Amino acid sequence: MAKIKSGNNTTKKEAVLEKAALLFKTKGYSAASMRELAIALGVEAPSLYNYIGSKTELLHSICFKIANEFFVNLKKVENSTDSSIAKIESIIRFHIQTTLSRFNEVYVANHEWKHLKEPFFSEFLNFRRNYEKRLIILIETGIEKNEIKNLHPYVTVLTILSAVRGLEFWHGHKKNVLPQELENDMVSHLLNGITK
Amino acid sequence: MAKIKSGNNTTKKEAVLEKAALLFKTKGYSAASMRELAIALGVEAPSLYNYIGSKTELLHSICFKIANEFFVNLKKVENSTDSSIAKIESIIRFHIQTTLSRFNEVYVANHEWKHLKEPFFSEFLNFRRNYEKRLIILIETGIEKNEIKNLHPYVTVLTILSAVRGLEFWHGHKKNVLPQELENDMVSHLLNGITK
DNA sequence: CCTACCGATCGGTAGG
DNA sequence: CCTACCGATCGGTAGG
Repeated sequence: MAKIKSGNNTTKKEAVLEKAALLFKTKGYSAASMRELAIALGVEAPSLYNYIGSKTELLHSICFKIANEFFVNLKKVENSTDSSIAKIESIIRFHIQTTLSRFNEVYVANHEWKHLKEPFFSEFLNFRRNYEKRLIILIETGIEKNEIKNLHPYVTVLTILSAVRGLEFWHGHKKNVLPQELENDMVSHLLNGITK
Repeated sequence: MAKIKSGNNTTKKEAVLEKAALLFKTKGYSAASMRELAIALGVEAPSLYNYIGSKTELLHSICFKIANEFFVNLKKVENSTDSSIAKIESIIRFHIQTTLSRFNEVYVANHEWKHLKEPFFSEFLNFRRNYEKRLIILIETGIEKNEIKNLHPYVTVLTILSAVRGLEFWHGHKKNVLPQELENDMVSHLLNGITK
C-alpha cells in the first residue's frame, strides 16, 4: 500500500525530500533520524530506502538543488545590462524571496551542508566561494564605475549575504511585518549603506 | 596522572569547555562525540566526567556564558547618554569584536543552542527575544528623535544582527582584510544604511 | 511496503 | 584517570 502522499506533480521521492528538509532544519542533520523521517511520512524506516539511497543523499539533493538555483540567477544577473547597484539589488531580492518561499531547503543548504561527505563537501564549498567571488567582482565593478562606496568589497559582500541569510532564523517571529515590507526595508538598508 | 592541560589561569573544566566549543562548532553538537572530545584532550572518554556532568552541560555553559556577556554589554549601552546611533554603533562593534575574538563559543551560542534541553532551550530563546526586543526599542527611540530612518525597526535589527552573526562563517577566508578594517567597513555599511 | 535484524556507535556508569 | 561495560539508538540490509 502506497502510504507516502504524493500529489499530481510530486513524486514520492520529492515528498521525502520535502519532509527531510523540514526535519533537518528543525533538529539538525545529525540529530534527525531516518526513523523520525519515516514516522513523519507514515511508513516504517526501511521503506524509505525504496525511494532514496541514503540519508546523506537526501542532504546532497537539497543542498545542490538550492545552490544551482542561486547560480542560475547569478548568471542571469551577470549577463544583464543593469547598473551595478541594480544588479546587487536584484541579487538581494532573489535571496530574500527564495529564503521566504523555500524556507526549509534554504536553511538546510546554508547550515547543514557541512555534513556532506567528500567529495561533495568540497564541491559545495567551492560553489559558495565561487558565488562569493563573483559578487565581489560585481561590487568592484560598481566601485570602479563610481556607483558604489569604496568599502572593502569582501566586507560588503559578507555583510549583504549574512544579512539575507539571517532571514532563516527570524522569519515568523513577527506576523506584523509583511514579506514585501521586509524585503523593501532590508534592500533599502543594505543599498543605502553602499550607494554613492 | 593529570593529562588535561590547564594553564595557570584555567581550570581543567575550562580546558574541556574550550575544546568542546571548537568541536561543537566544527562538527555540530549532535555529530560531536564525547570520545572525540576526550581524544582531543588526551584522555579516555569516561575521564571527562570527573570534570563535567554531561555533554548537554557543556553546551549549556558555553551558550549562557556568551549570552550573559552580550547582555551585560547591552545594559551598559542602554544606560549610557550616547545618541541612538552611537548606541547602535557601540553594539555592532561589540558583536564584531566578540565574534572575532571568541569565535568558537560565539558560533556555538548562535547555532547550536537549539540542542539545549528544556527548560534551558526556552530560557535561551527568551534571552534572544528579549535582546532583540530591546534593540528594537533603541531603534524606535532613534526614529522618534529623528536620528534614524523610518524603516521597520524589526527589519533593521534583523539586518544588523544577521550581518554581524555572519562573521562566524566567513572569518578566515581572507587574510588580506584586517580585523579593524572589517569592523569599520561593516559598521559604516550598516550605519550609513539607516542614518538620517 | 513490512518484519526481523545487524554491526557500529553513542552518552554515561561502576568500580577501582 | 583508567578498564570494562551497559542500554539505547543509529543507518541500513535481507528477504519477502
